[in-house]
Amino acid sequence: MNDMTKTRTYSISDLAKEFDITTRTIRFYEEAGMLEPERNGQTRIYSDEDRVKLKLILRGKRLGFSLAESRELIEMYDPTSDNAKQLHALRSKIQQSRAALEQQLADIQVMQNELDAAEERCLEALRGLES
Amino acid sequence: MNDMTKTRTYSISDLAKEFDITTRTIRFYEEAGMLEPERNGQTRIYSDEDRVKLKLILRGKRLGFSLAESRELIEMYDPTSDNAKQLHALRSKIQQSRAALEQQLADIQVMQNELDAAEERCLEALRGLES
DNA sequence: AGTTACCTTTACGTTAACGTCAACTTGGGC
DNA sequence: GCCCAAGTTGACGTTAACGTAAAGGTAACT
Repeated sequence: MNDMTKTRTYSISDLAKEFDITTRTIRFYEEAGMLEPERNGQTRIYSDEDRVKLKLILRGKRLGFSLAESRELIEMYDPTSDNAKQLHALRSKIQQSRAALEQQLADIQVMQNELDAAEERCLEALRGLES
Repeated sequence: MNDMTKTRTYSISDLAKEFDITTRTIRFYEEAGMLEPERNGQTRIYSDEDRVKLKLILRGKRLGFSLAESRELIEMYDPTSDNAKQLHALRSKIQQSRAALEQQLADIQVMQNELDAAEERCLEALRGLES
């Protein structure tokens, strides 16, 4: 395992294009303390790790999480903690997240069923039209 | 099937308590055109149908939908349309919603895996602590 | 008649999550 | 040496989704 750990870098617009967001958004996430890219002079240089964090944030967004919630998810990502109390707190957060996801899963399944029913009614109405 | 269609009614605070939201929120949804309760003088009287709509809105919220999106979901709920073009448009919206839900499902599954991994690392760190 | 408990409308305030300038700097191509 | 594209830091604007406070109506106790 010699250091092949894919140490690419990205410019801010690289990431903006890849994820179809604006550079302003990326800087905003940094202001919010969710990213800390390196700098080359003034210019921000993003690592693969930064990119993964961005991905996490955006996935969180798709699921309706706030940035604060996504930040917690990111913190779960690497338990840098050396303190048992914090690690236990982390576990309980993980449990909470799991529960929230279960709720979402249930909601989605109900919605899918309702969409099925809605389409059925829709088709029914269409059949009623061709007099 | 004599009219046993559960025609209960609710006050605004009934619903607020049941769903743990404020009355302001419910009135706001009305302003947004998503609810149109009956009135007894000034006072709003909510039907079971209104209650169902509220449920839809709140489920949408849990899934991160905007009110505009939830309103569309509500409209899918009863195809009052008598126009084929609109019915086809409705179907395509239903398809879109389905696709969005599929995306969410995928996101959730990825997240669940990541939570599993995060907990594993957490437990690992804890094991490392008991010297 | 007075108080309590809900209900109402009107209207301004707030927070999150960016959008949108404006005014720079900086490295590369002609 | 000039220009252009891409980067930067402020700083103010905007939208959604409510919160909150003011001022008042109404029905039911006591």
